[in-house]
Amino acid sequence: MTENPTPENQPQNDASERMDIRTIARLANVSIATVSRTINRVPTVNTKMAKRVWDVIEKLDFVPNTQARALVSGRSKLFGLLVSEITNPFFPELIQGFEEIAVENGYEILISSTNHDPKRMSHCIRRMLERKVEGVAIMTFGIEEPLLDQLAKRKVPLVFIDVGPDRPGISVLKVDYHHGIRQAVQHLAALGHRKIAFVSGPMQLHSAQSRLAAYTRSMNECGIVPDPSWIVEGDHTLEGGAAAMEKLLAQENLATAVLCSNDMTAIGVLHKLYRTGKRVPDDISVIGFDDIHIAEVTMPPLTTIQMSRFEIAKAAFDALQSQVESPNALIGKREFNIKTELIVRESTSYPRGTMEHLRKK
Amino acid sequence: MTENPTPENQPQNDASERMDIRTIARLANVSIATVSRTINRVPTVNTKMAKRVWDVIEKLDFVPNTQARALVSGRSKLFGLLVSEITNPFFPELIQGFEEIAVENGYEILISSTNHDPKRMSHCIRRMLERKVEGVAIMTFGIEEPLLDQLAKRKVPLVFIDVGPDRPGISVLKVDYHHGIRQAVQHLAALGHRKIAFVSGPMQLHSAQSRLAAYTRSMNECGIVPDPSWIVEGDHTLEGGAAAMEKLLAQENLATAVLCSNDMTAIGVLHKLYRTGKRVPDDISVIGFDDIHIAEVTMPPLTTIQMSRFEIAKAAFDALQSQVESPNALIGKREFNIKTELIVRESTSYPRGTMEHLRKK
DNA sequence: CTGAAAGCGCTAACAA
DNA sequence: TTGTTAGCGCTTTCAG
Repeated sequence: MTENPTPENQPQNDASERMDIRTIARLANVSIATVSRTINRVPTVNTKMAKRVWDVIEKLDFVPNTQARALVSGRSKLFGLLVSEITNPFFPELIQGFEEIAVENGYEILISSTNHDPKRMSHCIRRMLERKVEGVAIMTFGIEEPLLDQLAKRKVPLVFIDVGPDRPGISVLKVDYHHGIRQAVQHLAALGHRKIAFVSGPMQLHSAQSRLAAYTRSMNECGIVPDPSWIVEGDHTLEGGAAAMEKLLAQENLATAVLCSNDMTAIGVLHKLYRTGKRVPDDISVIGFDDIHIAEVTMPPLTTIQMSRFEIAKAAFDALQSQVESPNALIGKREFNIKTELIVRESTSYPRGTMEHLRKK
Repeated sequence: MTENPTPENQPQNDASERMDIRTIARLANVSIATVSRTINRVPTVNTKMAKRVWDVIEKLDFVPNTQARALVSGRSKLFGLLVSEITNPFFPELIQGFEEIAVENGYEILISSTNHDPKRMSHCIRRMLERKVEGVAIMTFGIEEPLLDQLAKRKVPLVFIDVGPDRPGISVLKVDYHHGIRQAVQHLAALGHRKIAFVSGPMQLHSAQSRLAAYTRSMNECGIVPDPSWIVEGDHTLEGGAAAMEKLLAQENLATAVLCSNDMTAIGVLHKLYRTGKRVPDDISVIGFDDIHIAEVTMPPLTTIQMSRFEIAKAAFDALQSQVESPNALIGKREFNIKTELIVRESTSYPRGTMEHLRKK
């Protein structure tokens, strides 16, 4: 005999019943307003009633509907987070920090990876607007002005990394590229390098320009005028790094060290060098930028300039939060400075043919 | 004279006015229902009216409020995506694929990284429930049963990778670990290896057990009984891989090849080997699992077992979508099989002391 | 301190 | 085909 389980013999909790604040109110013998207050921990609620409410909520395993809450309160408790390349390990590390802080503060985040595609970026922003994000962190190191307007026009608080317009409601995290890059150049110069190449990021990115400028300035500070052939444009990817190194290798005036705009580039450079049979750091030194986790285990471990993801995530969140919570724009006008710092590992050494006596066998 | 810009001399678009469907309706001289229909592209709307509506929408740059839509329609158009470690490059690659497909299909995604912490996981699920996700993809390669119940009880469609209960509304992406792992073992065996070690993932993960089982089985197929000392537990991280290799190195019966449960582990293994002065693949061969992007540029480039992130993302999304769109549970009962495939690069070769004549200098 | 009632912005019957 | 109306689940005045 086929025994069809009928709706009747279901477990006690009748899940079929629609569950909302009203159900809770009825079962706890209070008004829906009281339930709402209880859930929102309004302090004036009578302890006894609150307990009654909580009991019912727990028993029914009730979960309030954020959408309804957001709709009536006007607070979505959502932040957008725009990154350029989620597959570049720098960003997941940043996302992790941002998410953690956001969640701690009762926010959810909508993540989008633009992959440098303006069309995608535009769609992302649109979707964020539809979801009524309360702010967005634009961690793309560069942005198309028109897209920004979409957000700014609606007075959505924004935080940029590195570059962004100076308007009320818009915060900018200023990265001190020069500090770390100068340390890197000086480290190299102290080792005896003069011919220091630079693999930049995509030059349409403001950050790429800033990093390049910091390099040039740092070189000058050491009394070196960089040969233009030492500067080659990469794109922040493994492949870009490898291609850049290939170009560098074809150069007449071969550099003895190469400073890279990010770690992925540096890893690409390392790989190309490996492919060409050059040894790092014996034949050539290389320095990265970011200090992503795997930089510790490249071969050799990468000397790099650290830029703290956590610090960035924290600053970005704080900027957004203060804009949102304080209607007063001035309070939000804090300065956010991100430091960079050289981490010396093993991809840098004396230039070939010098200091042989000092070199570790 | 200080000229304070008064509200009056603002641009034509009076942004101060609250903008909703009603505003559009008024300006387009139609009812709000028509506006709603127009936006939702209901085909019965008169073309003329539709145009009028669109014109106003465009002129005012109106963006509908998803929350309100979701509230009334009962469709949040949100999927949750739970990963275990966003900083493991495998996951960003998966997220990217999932996001892309989701967006194409009008869904947004809520991403959470659990970091293997059950408490975090519980919170994530709770938050997803509050946001009324229509489904969640649990890409953690293992899950605490109780948490799952929270979701299942509410009949939220779920898709698991690799392991999950066989219940209606729950799809499982079956990964064929054995195929790729057998290829790897056979590749090694063909090269002359007999002592093949295995660095597993965290053994509480089902996937770790499956991979280990596939290894054992594949070894047996080659007529090899694995020495228990060849099997050591890792944790899918760089550090875990390094630690595992260290243990392996201390073993009496030293393996000549090591198969790793994922690429991060393999990179850790590579690094430890490098630190101990062993050469890969001359002294020891290593194989990874996942084929993350950087596996191409390790030194040497990593032989690894590919598991397509895109394929997984696609299958996961499809599973969820079909559960959601078709009330009929049976239609959703498709089988999802994920293949794995060996990619031979340069981290594998003959065991030391054999085939010297064949070895590339 | 608690409850009743008025919406938040939108969709979906149902009428017209 | 278009408009009217009743809510979706919740917060928030405003009385009591």
